[in-house]
Formats: sequence, C-alpha cells, structure tokens
Amino acid sequence: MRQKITLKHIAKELDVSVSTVSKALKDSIEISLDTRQKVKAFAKLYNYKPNNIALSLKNRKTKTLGVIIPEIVHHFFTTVIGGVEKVANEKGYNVIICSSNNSFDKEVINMEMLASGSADGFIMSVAKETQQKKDYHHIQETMSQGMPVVMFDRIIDELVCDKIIIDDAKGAQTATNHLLSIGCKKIAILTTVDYISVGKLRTNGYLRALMAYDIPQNDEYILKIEDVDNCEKEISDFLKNKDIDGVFAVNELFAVTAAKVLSKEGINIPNDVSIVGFTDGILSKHFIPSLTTVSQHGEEMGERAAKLLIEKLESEDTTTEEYRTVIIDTSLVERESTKKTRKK
Amino acid sequence: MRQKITLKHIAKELDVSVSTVSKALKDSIEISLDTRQKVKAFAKLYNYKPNNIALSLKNRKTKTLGVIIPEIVHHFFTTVIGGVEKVANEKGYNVIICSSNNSFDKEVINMEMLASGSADGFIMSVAKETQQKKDYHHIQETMSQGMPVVMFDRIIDELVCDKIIIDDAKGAQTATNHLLSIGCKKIAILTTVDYISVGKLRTNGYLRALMAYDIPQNDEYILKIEDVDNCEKEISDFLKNKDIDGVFAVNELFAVTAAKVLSKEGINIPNDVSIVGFTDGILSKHFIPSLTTVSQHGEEMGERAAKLLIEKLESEDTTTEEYRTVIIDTSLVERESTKKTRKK
DNA sequence: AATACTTACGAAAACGTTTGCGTGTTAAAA
DNA sequence: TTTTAACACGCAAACGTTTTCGTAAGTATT
Repeated sequence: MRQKITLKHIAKELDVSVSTVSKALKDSIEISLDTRQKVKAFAKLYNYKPNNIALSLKNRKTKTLGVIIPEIVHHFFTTVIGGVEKVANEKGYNVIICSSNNSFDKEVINMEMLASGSADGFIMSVAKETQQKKDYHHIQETMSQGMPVVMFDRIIDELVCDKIIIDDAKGAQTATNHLLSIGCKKIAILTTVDYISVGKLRTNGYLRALMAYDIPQNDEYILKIEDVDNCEKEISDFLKNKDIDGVFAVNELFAVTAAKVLSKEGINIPNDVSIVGFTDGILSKHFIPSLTTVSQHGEEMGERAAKLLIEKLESEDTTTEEYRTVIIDTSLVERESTKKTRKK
Repeated sequence: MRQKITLKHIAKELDVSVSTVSKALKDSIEISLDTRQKVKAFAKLYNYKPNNIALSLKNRKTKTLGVIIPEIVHHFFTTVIGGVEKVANEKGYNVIICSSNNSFDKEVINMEMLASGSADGFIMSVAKETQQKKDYHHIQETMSQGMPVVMFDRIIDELVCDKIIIDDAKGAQTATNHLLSIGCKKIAILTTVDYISVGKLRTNGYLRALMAYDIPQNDEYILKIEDVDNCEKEISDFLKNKDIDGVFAVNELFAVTAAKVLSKEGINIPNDVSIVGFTDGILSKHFIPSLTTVSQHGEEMGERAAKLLIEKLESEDTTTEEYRTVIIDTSLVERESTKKTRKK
C-alpha cells in the first residue's frame, strides 16, 4: 500500500531541500529550469497532491463552506444545497453539509465542530427547536469569532448577519390572490404553529390578501398543524363537511393531503375546490391533479447564499460591517389544482 | 471581533508554556492541581476549542467521512446520507457530502479534493458517466493510498472494496412475483439502459420471475429508457394500446408516470393494470393510488456503510485485507396500486 | 584582481497541536 | 550536609506546507 507522497519524500528522493521542491512545483524562477522539470516530472509520476490540511493550517482558511440545515431528506433543502454546491465548486470551495435533524443540541454540536477549523463560514437554516428556544448563542459565538454566517429560509430576525429569504408573506398573498381571482370566496388555510417563522409569515400573507378583498378573517378556516407526521387525520377532520371553495396550504405535504382527503369525499379538484400549495417539489409536479404552487427557487437561494458568503470571505477583512438581506422572488406555478383564470 | 483563541494565547496570558496548557487541559498529573484549575477556568471563560485542522495534521486523521453521491436532490440518496450521518455522529465523526451530479469529471475532482487530506475514507455511489466510461482510476488511486472505500447501490463489481447493496435482482423478482401471484399474465417492465447496473439487475430479476412461471420473454413488453427527464412521452407511446395487466417499474418516477398515462387513457389501477415500483419514496407514498413498491431501506444502507467504514478506519491498520459485501434485504410495501392477493 | 551582481538553492519560521524528555527546584532520605 | 527522589514545568520535534531571508558559487564589471 503506497503511502501518500509529500514534499519531503520528493525532496529526499531528488536530493534537494523541501523548499526547493515547493518552489519548483510553483514554477518559481528562483529554481533552475532543469531542477524544476525534474521535480515536476517526479511529482507527476507519483501523483503528488498537496495536503489540504497542511494548507488550511498554514493559510488559516479551509476553503470550505459549512452548511447546516434542519433536514437532509427534504426536497427544498437539497435544492438549496444544489445551488450552494454549484457556485462553491465554481469558486474552488468545498462544501460540508450537516443536518441538525431539527434538534437544537445537534445544531450546536455541528456548528461548533465546523467552527473549530473545518469551515470558513456558514450557510444555515435553523432547526425548529432553535426557533422555539430562541437560544442563538452558538450562532452569535461563531460570528463573534469572525466567521461569516448567511442564513436562509428559516432565519432569525434578531441576528445581525446576511440573509437570503423569500417574501413569504407576499408569496402567500399572491397564492391567495390567485384563488380569489378565480372566484374562490371561502378559502381555508393549512398552516403550521406560529413559532415556525415561515408558517406565520405565510399566514399573514393569506390574511392580507383576504383583507384586500374585504373578506373578514374567519378562524374556522384556519388550521394550525403541530404534528406534521400525523397531519392527515387533522386535515381530514378539519375539512370534513366544511363549506369551502379554496385551500391554501403552506407546504407541499399539507397541499397533497388536502387534495387527497377532499378527493376521497368525492369533491372534485379544481372544480369544487381549488388548491394552492407552497414549495415546488416532486409531489406538486407529479400528483394528480398536479398542484398549483408557489415556487421558492431553492437553487437560486443556494447560489445567492454561497455567492454572498464567498464574497464576504474574500473581501480583505474590511471590518466595514455591512449586512445584506436579499429577497428572492417567488413565482406562482399554475397547474391543474386550480381553475383557470376566467378573465385574461 | 474577538479572535479564535489558541493554546498560545492562553499560555501567554497565564505566563506558562504552551505544553503546560495543553497538558493541563487534559488533566495530566504532570501539572500541579493549581495550574490545572487556573488553565481550565481560563479556557472555559474564553470558550477554548482545539483547532481541528491542527489536530488532523498532527494525528494524520481527520475523523471525517467523505460521501460522494450522484445526486443530492434525490430521496433515496438523502435517506442513505441520513443513515450515514446518524452513526457517524454517534461515533464522533464528521461527514462531508459531495455530489458528482452524475458527471465523471466532478466525481474525480471531488474525490481528489477529499482524498488530499479532508477525509479519512469514502462512502460512495458512482456517477452514471463513470459507469459508462468504466474508468475507475480515481477510486483505485485513493484505495491504493490506504484510504478505505465503501460503495453502495451503484457499485463497481471489478473494484475490490467493501460494498453495501440490495439484491436488486431478487427485489425485482419479488416484485414481479407479486404481480404474477395476483393473477397478472402480461407484465411490462419500465427499465433503464443496460449500463446502469441496478437497472440491468432489476431487469434480470423480472425475467427470472417470468421464467419461473414459464412465461417467455417478450421484448414487446420491455422498455429501456435513456432520457429520464423526458420519460413521459416514451412511456406513453410504449404503453398506448398495449395489452397488459401489470407493470413493473425500476424506479419511482417510471412507476408514477406509468400510473399517470394509464389513468389518462381511462385504465383503472389496480383493477385493469397493477403497478409495482422500486424505491419507497415520497411519491409512492402520497400518489393516488399509493404505489406498491420495493423498499430499499436506504437509511439502513447508510448506517451499515458508515459502520463498516469506521470499523475499517479504526482497526489498527491490520494489513489483513478483508472486504465484505453486505446485502440488505428489500421488502415489498403493498399499497393501492396492486390488487389484493386472492389466496391467503 | 577586486568588487558587484546573478543564479540557485537551503535554513528556518509559521500555522496549532501533542508528547517524550530534559531540568531546575524543593523536599525527603541517608 | 550530601544524595536522591518527586514534582512541576519547559523545550523541541513532529505533522506538511509556504515563504522570507541568507548565502555559496559563479559570472560579469571595473
């Protein structure tokens, strides 16, 4: 088993010093052409690759981006990661992904692990538990150590850092507006409990849209779901015999579940009830009927986040603290779960 | 902006040597109780965390597992990652995930990057392109440098290393058998082109099942799909007016697409045609009708792979080369897309 | 022949750890 | 009082790089 080859090995073999080898490999004019060629040939032959760890230590930067997300088995988040990877690779950065599994403790552990030398900066979306506890010491800690953090999607308002978000309220408003514009009057919303920031914002958008149409808020039409894993029963109970003609769901799962339970009761989608979801994932696309939904452009989020982070990392330590919040436009993807717009 | 604190800082502040600090933090009896306490208090106050990079360099191991997968936006692969992360974290390992995007070049780049110091070993499933090119030099190279590699799902038979697979042929045979057992006689298969190893294996399983029932192979019933992104048209053309009563699809997308085009033609599932898919993902679960499918137990694969890799990493360099191939059992998840078994 | 440049290379420090070994101080034993 | 042992700590090397600086030899200039 051939060992990994180092500068030292090459140096010994060629009977020159380590520094000569290093310089030769970088084509330094300090070294004679003859020696340079010899060294390079040897290095190539033995497939020499500089050791990243040693470089990181020396340069005090790792050229890797730490990504912390709440779930790894999740279409939206992986889309974002795709975007991050894309620009990271373009710019010669590595990406380390850790999932917190929505656990506060694991988020802290992962962050500390990555912060102690493994990554130069962070792209993150916080865990549910973190949002509940409102304990952000780990994030503040790493920021105060000079490591930039870019938050996306599930962000923390109180934290001063770069942020990439969509206008959740506006997206929800657009979605609800669409339902209203095709003639829906009695629109239910399937949302999450309030401590999930995006859930709350989307609920606000829904309410705003209603208000603009002079429709009063009716709590009978609002379902806040805590236990996502058992949402089917909750949604079924909620929707049963309810006099509605539209449903806005704050995520994909709620949307298809609604479609499912309504279909089961013989209600036709979209003729009897129109449905709009949030997040343009696999389910929305392939479900029958395919779902009209608000696309969050996850990949773009990832790209922007990575760009922002790398920019920050490479700006020569200007201590000019300046933080940006970029808002990615959502777009409504119209499909079969809503009636066609009448007027056009 | 407080800088990251190092042993040197502590040493200077407390007017002792770096080695004393290091030893004190490890509670070495070489250091007086008094000093130990002072150092530890100080370290705690300033939240000292040893620098991973320096440790990696010193110990010549990173305590990091490199994971390379063909796609990151993919339910099955993320499930596997979930399993890997789980046991890695339990055992104090970090995980770096890179996606090759099914590109050979990117796979090579990622592997070399991780191999040059960032990871101690690999868990990987190779890119489509790699399977086509049959160029495995990068994998062989890293193995010959003493870094263990565990392959899963899309493995390379020619490579001598640990492997975690499912018995694709057997899973496919079980699936086809199930169709046969509920009375299907004319079973089509929707599969991939042959260079995708799992596709080929699953096709073999399908044929074996048919053979056992004395049904001759009929190429009219076999569709090999190259362009996954445009499979709908291909499947639609293939299925149109075909006299079949069962479909076996080698992945989720083919299965739902089949269900979709059949439904559109007014064919009832499962009464007219039963469908069995492969991979138990979101789609199979939530589609209407929900799909009977072969579950690959991705998380378990990930767990086993991580365990195997860590074992290898921690076995004291016994040069006793010994490689294992573990076969994870598949299971058939019966849902609505197949008729109920008659006999019981 | 004396001086001044080139040329081509090596030594050493630095990044942050850990650890074996050496050593000065003090206290105990002879 | 001298020898010995225990104690508490520092030195230095090592991991693999890069880079600044120093310098020996050779070449060119006067």
